[in-house]
Amino acid sequence: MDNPLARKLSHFTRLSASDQAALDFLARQRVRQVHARHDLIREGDRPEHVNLILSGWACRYKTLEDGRRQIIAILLPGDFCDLNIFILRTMDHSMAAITPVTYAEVSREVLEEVTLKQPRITQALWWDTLVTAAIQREWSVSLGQRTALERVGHILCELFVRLRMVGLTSGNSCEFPITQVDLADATGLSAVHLNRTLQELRADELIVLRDRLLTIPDLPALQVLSLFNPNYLHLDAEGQQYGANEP
Amino acid sequence: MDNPLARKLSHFTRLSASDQAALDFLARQRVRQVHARHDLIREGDRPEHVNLILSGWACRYKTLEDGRRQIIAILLPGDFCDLNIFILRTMDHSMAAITPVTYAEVSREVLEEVTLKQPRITQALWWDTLVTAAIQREWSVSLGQRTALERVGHILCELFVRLRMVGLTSGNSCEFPITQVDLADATGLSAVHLNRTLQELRADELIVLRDRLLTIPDLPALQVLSLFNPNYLHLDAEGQQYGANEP
DNA sequence: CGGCTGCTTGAACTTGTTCAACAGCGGTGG
DNA sequence: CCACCGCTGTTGAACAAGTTCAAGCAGCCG
Repeated sequence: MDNPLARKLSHFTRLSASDQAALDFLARQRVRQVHARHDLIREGDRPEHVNLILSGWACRYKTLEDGRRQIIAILLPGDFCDLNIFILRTMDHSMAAITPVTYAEVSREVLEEVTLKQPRITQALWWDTLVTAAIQREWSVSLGQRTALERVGHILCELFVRLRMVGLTSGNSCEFPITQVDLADATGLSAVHLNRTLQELRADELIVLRDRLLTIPDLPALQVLSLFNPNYLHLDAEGQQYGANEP
Repeated sequence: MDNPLARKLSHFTRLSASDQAALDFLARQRVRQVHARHDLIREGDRPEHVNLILSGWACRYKTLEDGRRQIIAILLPGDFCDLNIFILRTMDHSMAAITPVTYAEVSREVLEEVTLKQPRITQALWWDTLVTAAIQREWSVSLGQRTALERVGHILCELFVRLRMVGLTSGNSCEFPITQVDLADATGLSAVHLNRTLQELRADELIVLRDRLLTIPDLPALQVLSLFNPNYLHLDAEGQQYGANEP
């Protein structure tokens, strides 16, 4: 299974063969590529499709008039942008590729067709939507209450766990292709302080981060330091009751 | 029209008489009351209903182990908690009443019945869900990038505009029944600093806030100071194309 | 009256920012 | 091939924003 969406949703529900096929069908919609640091869509644009990230990292962000930028969310392979986005006339934020990104452009019609035929997928996409909202809330907690050290530790924990969900970790390591400037904009810190905070985590041997490779030798320890409680990711197969009966 | 939900949704789409009746039906579901500062639901609980705020202010919040608390969202009359909440096994955050609150407990079945029969309402509820997500994102921008002064100004603008949508302002004033401690927890500031920031806004004659009554003499000026751009509230009747044809 | 909650003030302190400079690296073009 | 540029990460030092601690005041309710 190389479909990150299917991989992610299977943490919620058991997917039947036809569910799998439908998700593969979604991932085979018009596939597009975008270079690193290019926008997928800009604030003010009218959204036309639902994008599904197939590979690479992207982000949502907003900029203030004077140039301050906040990264609002990080999108990993298997992540969808808002499913019912066409209801809104214009985008209220922008999206950009952090690394080179491939994504599938799913039309409203195709999405409706799939969700009509596969109620389990509809359920699972709802779950995904709710988890996305929960992540957004947790970021508010980080930005509002956590110290720099906790904040950085927290986002590392979150990204690691989310990458593990889609099979993009090996052991306690994962690719980590985001620059310090972007991480700073995501955590609401200055680049200088983010740099020093990473060094503190390194000095405490909680992380190894070099050449775009992150290793977390002792994830539980990092979780404790960061006050990271993964419950908001709702990982514990909560939707098994909706699962397929077929093997 | 005293149904705040109907009032809010009519900013998105034109509602037919039967849509109106359906929304009134929702607001007449089991109506409950809760005292100020009591929880509606706690982190870890299993959500059983969709709650619709009829009067009073409530909030979502999370607390860290050491007592730090972040208010994640403020719910005003007409606000729904997540529509598909039953998909998740447990709450990942708590909700509490800020003032005395009355709310309607809508069962999953009733909600499904209404949305099946009234597709325009389904559309409008989707719009509402997307706006709620946009508000959450904007809070991330505030918490991550805005200064204390901008942050406080911004939340005052937002709450004023949202209250106006549901008819709870008169002229440039509105009831504003939240304590400074709660506002501090919502903006990620200490209560002391929030207090001083409010005083700064008062000294600049951008707000009058006394006895739970807020007046914003010059809203555009406060918006400029706060870098408040209301586009994320998607107020401009974006869903007129879905509107009722009946008068 | 007493106790509680919410608001206010002063002063010391801490955390994180800003500014400025530099090193390493990869790519590009002369 | 080398010089140069731009991007990323790193460092030091001065500075600013916001926090903490501690105290006091006003209004309200029993």
